[in-house]
Amino acid sequence: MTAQTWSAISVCFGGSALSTVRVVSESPPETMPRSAIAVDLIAVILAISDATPKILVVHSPSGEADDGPEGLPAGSLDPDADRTLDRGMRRWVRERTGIELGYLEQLYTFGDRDRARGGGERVLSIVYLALAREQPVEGPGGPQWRSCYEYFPWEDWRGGRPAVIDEHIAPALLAWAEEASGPEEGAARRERAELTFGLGATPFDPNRPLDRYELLYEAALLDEAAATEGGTGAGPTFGRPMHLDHRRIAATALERIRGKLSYRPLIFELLPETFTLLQLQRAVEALIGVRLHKSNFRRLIEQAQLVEGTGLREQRTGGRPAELHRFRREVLRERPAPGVVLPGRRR
Amino acid sequence: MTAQTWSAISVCFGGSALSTVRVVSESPPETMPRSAIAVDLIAVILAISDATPKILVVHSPSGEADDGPEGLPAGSLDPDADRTLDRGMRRWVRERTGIELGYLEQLYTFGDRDRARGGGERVLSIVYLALAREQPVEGPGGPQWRSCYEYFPWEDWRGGRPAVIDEHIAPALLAWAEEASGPEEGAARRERAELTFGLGATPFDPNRPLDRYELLYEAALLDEAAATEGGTGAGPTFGRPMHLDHRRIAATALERIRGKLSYRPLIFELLPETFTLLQLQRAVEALIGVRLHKSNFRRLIEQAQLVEGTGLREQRTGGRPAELHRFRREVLRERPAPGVVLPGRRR
DNA sequence: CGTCCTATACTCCGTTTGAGTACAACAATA
DNA sequence: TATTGTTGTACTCAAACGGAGTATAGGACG
Repeated sequence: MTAQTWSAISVCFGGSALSTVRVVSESPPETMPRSAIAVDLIAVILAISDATPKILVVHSPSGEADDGPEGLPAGSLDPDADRTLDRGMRRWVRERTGIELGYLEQLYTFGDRDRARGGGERVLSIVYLALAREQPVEGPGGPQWRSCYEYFPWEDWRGGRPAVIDEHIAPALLAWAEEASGPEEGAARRERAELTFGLGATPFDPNRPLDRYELLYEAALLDEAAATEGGTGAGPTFGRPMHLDHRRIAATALERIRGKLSYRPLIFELLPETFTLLQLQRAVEALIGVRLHKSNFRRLIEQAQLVEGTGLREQRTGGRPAELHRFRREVLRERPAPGVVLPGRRR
Repeated sequence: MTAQTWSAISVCFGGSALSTVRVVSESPPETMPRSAIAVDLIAVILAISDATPKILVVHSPSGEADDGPEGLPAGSLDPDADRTLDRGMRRWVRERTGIELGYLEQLYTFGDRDRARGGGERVLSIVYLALAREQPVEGPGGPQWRSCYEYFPWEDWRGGRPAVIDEHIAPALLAWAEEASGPEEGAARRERAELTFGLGATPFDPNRPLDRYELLYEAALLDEAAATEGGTGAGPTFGRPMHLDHRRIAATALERIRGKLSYRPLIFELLPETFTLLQLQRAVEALIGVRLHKSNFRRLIEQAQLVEGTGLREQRTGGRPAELHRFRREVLRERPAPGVVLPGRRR
């Protein structure tokens, strides 16, 4: 136990109970802790290619969990290295995957006690949402791009209502409602299922992937939950699983990006420098998981003056060549909330 | 150095560099650290009374900073006590101030290196936004309710455009633009000032209090920044200061609540069980800092079926008695995004 | 040349929304 | 008791917005 560096943290302003936190930078411990806090960084990195939203995942680096599901890139926070968390994130992602991030925003800090399996310590994960243009990646753990909708097949409505909802999810949720302890709770469960998945007459709200994830989790219809959450582990599960609670984190990210798209020009962070209007539309559709009306979409883009034409045209296969456009950065200085809406749910 | 409890944190999944974090729960350290991470919780608690948005602040508990500005309630995170961060927050606020929180959501995690003055360690503050009905408070540090607009006088447009903007802030920002290193940067500064504060023809966007705070900070027009940020410390400063970066945190909270009001029925968390429509309107106006058109506001509320009448009427002084209404919780099950809009900025 | 495909332009109409006016009901006060 | 002030309630109206559809233009390809 040599060369440890540590310090007392006079616990900020207003704290009633003082406690101290110390950080050391070397070897393993002797005893399991009663209380400990670990901090790490997690990145949800999104890109678009082939009109599909992709998410960057890595394989578990440790041999023991090699056959476990992949997860999001995560790493430790170096308190000395970077002035801001943002910078630390960018640097770390660059070193870890070779990706130079474009847009970056903090998503959430996860800190539930049981989110890290087995560990006695409390793990705080500061999660960032990043947007990048798809590019080759390399680094430890074999990072790769994977379609978001492999993890959330029920979120992709571009081809109409996904069959998995009515054929599998809805029945499974109804079965879950039947298992409720009383008729009242059963009704509540049924109603919740109808609302979050848009069953019956209820409309489906693309902006709430997290609610849907959590409902499936509670109903033990996800691999991550099947063993723990009441389920026998024998029933059906949906979508591709991720390490620990990483899929929940990804659902949070999808919710955030879908919501923010309508009032921030984030979509251009995912597109190449120049693009056709149809490419733009396909990219938006990919993220929100819904088809849009072409004319109306173009009208919207034009009225908002989000893009400007470059005289150039795309030489396409099959069809009239489309003009290449680029993002008009000036809108950021003109309009307070320039975004790309999704078909507004009217009252 | 006895009875310390600690542990290695195998730094989560995917981490390339391992480091260990240990927590002990007793006395001060011997040496200053090279690296350390402290975690604390901060609460931004909002309420409404007298048609004014109030924020809960506490005086510095330590004698040395007794004449320093007040700040937000903050405390340490007990990794063992609560299963989720939310629960920990609720419990801690209850013990600290006697307030039973209603709505609670995570706001942001602040972790810039220089946000805690002087300290060598890195302080991570997990900040929550909470809504409560105004109630007496007591506890260590003398918690009290204070109007948000004492801290952000430029954000209250209910009585028309605040005089402080045109009379003081705008000139000070222009002076700041003059000080720029070159004519180009000067123009950029001027443009930014016009956009964030709605000078000239630019409209003022109530949804961006954080931008305004940060602009003032950079221009050294806030007490918190006057000494550090280039300023001589002699120029004018605006609004009431807070401890450390707590005012920035409050600005973040104001931005969040203003934005969210339009698509979540948060306003009812701040009102009593029953209320008149005018009270409801005044509460919304208080938060967004803008007067609303009465007829249109009522039409909106009715169409959205956000409230229902209780046959009762309020016995008021001066004026026709208004019917008391209550929030219709059912809307949560009917409509995806029930909120109370602010006068939408049209294209 | 005809066919297929995509880009682009324009129409149509019901709904929403910002703004305004008129009037009803009650309290306080002259 | 009448006046005045204050608040609640009910309409109206026009402009903008948004969803849906049709028509035409400009290429590639057989």
